[in-house]
Amino acid sequence: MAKDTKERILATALEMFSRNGYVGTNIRELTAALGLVKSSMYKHFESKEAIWNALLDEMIAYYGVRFGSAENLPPVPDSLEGLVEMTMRLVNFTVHDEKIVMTRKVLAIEQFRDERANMLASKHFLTGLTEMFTPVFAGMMDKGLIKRDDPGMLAFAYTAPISALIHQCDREPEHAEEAIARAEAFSRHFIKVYGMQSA
Amino acid sequence: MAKDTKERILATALEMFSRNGYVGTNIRELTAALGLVKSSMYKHFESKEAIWNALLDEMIAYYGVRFGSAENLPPVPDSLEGLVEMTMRLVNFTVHDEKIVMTRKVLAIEQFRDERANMLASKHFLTGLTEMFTPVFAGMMDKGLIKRDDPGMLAFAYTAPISALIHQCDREPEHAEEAIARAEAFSRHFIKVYGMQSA
DNA sequence: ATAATGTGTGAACGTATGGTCACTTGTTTT
DNA sequence: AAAACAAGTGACCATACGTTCACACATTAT
Repeated sequence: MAKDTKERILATALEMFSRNGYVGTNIRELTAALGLVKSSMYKHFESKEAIWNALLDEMIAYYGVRFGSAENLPPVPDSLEGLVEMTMRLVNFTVHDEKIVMTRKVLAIEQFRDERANMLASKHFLTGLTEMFTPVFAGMMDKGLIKRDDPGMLAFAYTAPISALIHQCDREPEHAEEAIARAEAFSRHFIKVYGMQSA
Repeated sequence: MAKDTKERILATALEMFSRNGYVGTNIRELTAALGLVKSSMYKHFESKEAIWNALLDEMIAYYGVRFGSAENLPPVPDSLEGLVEMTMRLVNFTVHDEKIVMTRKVLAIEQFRDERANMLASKHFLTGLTEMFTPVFAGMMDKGLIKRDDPGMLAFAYTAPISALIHQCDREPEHAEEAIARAEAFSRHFIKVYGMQSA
């Protein structure tokens, strides 16, 4: 077929790995889903593990772009309501973007078997969001929107519950809207507690 | 051997499933770890899946005892410091009890492949701790230790970050003490924010 | 035009896996 | 003592899996 077969293999692998894990996925099914025969895969990857490694390379690169680069640091909101809006935009995006959802699932499944998955899981599930919001809260303190405090601690207290609800969406997509509503309720609770009454 | 072979199979299965997942575990290895030969397993379980189901039954029963029964509801602390102490006791226990650690790992790995694992994962990772702490916070409000607010929301805001740090211990046991210290720091931050200044 | 390269195929391979079965041995029941 | 049962064994089976390879057929390079 076309030259994009390699990418299609990766896309299908991500999908299958996120459902059945690495060991639970076999190359017959994977290639059959692309209208190919299993031996064809070996024209694009030298082994099943090579697919896995390429997939992780992709995840790491993508994570670097989304969370690591300075351009993608979210702007500091001008109001407490702005924080809620920004948060909900981010939650809605991360919960509905299929590729990101599948990435989180794969990391959850493989985090104890693969070192790089373990590292990425820590970032996705804990440090990523926190580091993203630390400068946001620092900025909001400078603007007098939020009581002065340790911005890293605030970011952690804010993002960990949000992250837990994002996970819940991955687990029960049929109740995603409910979890998203809880995220918004939590965000509003948070600004009520930490926000300056003047804002 | 003895009559406890069935339980030893379950214990070893939990250990192997928590490392390599259900599909990644094979009966040869499992029985060999017990000094048996694979066919012996079938004297105790009718299939590999039967082990999995028995293990889940056990997990569900144990969860019911630990989180579901009224006797195990934690007492309402008499001081803010008491909340920190109670929390750290719970964190230390749940992080160092090998069986509970392995249970969480298995649930993380299998949550997208097995319905019951999915349900249990939701409880272990989200609702369990929250429901445990909701009456605690309600009681602390009654005692005038904490500002009156929605106890369920407070419990969620309190337990989600703690839960995230427990996960981090599962992922990187070599940095467990650091994560536990962060849990304590968060707990103190929390009582500073939500506690009555008089307490 | 020809060679080289990239992409896909089908058959075959060695191995690992879950599962079965007839058999042995030790313990319990009768 | 005999029968019944529980627990463990080794040989065997069918299947599924990752991988290899000789081959076919385009497209591209020379």
